[in-house]
Amino acid sequence: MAWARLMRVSRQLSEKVEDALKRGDLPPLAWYDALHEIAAAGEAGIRPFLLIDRMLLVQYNVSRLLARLEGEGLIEKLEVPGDGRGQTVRITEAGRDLRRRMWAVYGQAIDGLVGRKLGTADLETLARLLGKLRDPPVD
Amino acid sequence: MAWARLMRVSRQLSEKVEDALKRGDLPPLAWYDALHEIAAAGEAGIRPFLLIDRMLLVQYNVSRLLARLEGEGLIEKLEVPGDGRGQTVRITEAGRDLRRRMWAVYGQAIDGLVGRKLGTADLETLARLLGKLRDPPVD
DNA sequence: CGGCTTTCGATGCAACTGCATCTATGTAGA
DNA sequence: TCTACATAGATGCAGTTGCATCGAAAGCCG
Repeated sequence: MAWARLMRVSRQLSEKVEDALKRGDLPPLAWYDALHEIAAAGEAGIRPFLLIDRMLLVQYNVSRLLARLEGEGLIEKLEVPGDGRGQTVRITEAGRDLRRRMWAVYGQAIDGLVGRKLGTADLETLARLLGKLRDPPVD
Repeated sequence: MAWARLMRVSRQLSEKVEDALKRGDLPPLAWYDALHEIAAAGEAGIRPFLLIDRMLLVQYNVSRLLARLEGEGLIEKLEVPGDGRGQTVRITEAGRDLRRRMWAVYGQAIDGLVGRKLGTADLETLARLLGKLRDPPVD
């Protein structure tokens, strides 16, 4: 029961968020996640292989997502001084701007879909229970 | 917090289930869901458009999924007496067999990923909270 | 140094998805 | 009946993902 509901609800909710973004002529949620992580790394930027774990994506999807973001001028790729293989990706001003515009839609969608449906205590309980299902678990 | 965790945990878990199925040389989870719904309809079969809502898929994905299942001999398509547009899909013996073999892996994965991580009370609470997020909500 | 293995990231190809549209049948209203 | 619209399902095309593999740069070890 809990399993089935978890699968259905999560799909239903992320679909609604994607729809909201589409209605606002904005790119998919994955772009937001990436811009969020990259923005959090600041001016120093972040190594793509670190994004693999943080975004729960496989290597080739990160590679391609970053290629698209770069193509749109949302991030820039920089050489890494000590390592000729790697690169560092850093958010651009256009990237920060898009992230802000996406958050305006995304944040509001989350609020409507979750924040207004559960009280503070329920939200905390839900987060705690889900934490136990995480790998590694968080208590 | 709850939102982010819901997104991450659900993706992480369904990925693990898909991995388990792959390791067993079994098709993706969506095939199980479809076979499950179709099997539940029994000998009478079920109309594809009913699967759209039940599986949270869009029309063309149902159409193609059913085409694949039929191609593998897991279901059969029957004409509908009173309606020349539509069809009825019914599970075959091969379909029932595959569903059983998938469940052996799937069910065990669910148990390991969820059943053994939360007690009965927690599972019930989780299901209840998720129910409130559903559309339409279930209390 | 010289070969062997590992790590970082990109990519060719096949399968799958999203989007729009199509065909065919059914329904309703003038 | 004839026309307009609605519903069931399929499909062409472009974009995306999965899978395997590649190339290039490090790291390791005799």
